[in-house]
Amino acid sequence: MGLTKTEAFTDQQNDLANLAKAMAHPARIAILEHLIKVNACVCGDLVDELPLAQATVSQHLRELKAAGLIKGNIEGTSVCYCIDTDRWRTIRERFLSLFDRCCGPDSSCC
Amino acid sequence: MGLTKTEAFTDQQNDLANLAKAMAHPARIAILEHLIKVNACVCGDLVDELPLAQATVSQHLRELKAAGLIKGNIEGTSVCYCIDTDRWRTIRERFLSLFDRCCGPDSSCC
DNA sequence: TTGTTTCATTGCAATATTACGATGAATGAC
DNA sequence: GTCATTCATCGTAATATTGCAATGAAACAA
Repeated sequence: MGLTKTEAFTDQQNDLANLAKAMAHPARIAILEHLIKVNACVCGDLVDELPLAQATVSQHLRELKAAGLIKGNIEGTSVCYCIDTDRWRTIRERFLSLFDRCCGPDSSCC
Repeated sequence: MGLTKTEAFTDQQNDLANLAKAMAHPARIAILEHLIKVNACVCGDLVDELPLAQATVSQHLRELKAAGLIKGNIEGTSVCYCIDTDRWRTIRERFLSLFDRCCGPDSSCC
């Protein structure tokens, strides 16, 4: 079906899954890494950084923006993107709250 | 096309994207949370915990296993699943190494 | 005005994912 | 041996994702 039964899960489960989905593509990881590296707004050269067509990059940027990982603001004729630092910290905590709930040195599975 | 250009990105970018993809579904988040909660091997009752058919749950378990997040070992007539604790810590670090590369209190984007 | 640049959006084709019924393989009970 | 239980796999239908060419929309230069 290709249709996720989102209504059958909690909001928190769906939220974390959506955040993971936003990061579930190497191009989007590459975009995030580039934005982090330059540590500033990036206007325009993202298409040059990636081995993808302009339309495809724009689509990935829209998904990252929809997930709240990045912000974009118009600057004259170009658009500048950067990490949404406030949300970034929140998202980091969302992932950590799952990772840290498990597997201390004493956990004895299987 | 639906075909990701994996060859155009680094192994590390593809690896992290694949880990994120494994977590990019609320059912798989729910499975991980349940395995964490009981902190032990779970044999059989996973299907009862989820609002999905047995075949669907099995498919999700296979993806989590392929990504290395969980382990499964046969125990008589049933199969037991649990978090792969060693890999879990490694995966945690992979995510943190991205999250912690950005956005200290002084970062001044946009 | 016309042209240029920059990015978003549309439309499409190829592939991937999700879900489930049906079936299969393996184990244990009897 | 038969039968039930448990889980994996196959096949299939519905939907989602990925990628790109083509086209728009907005800002600026001349």
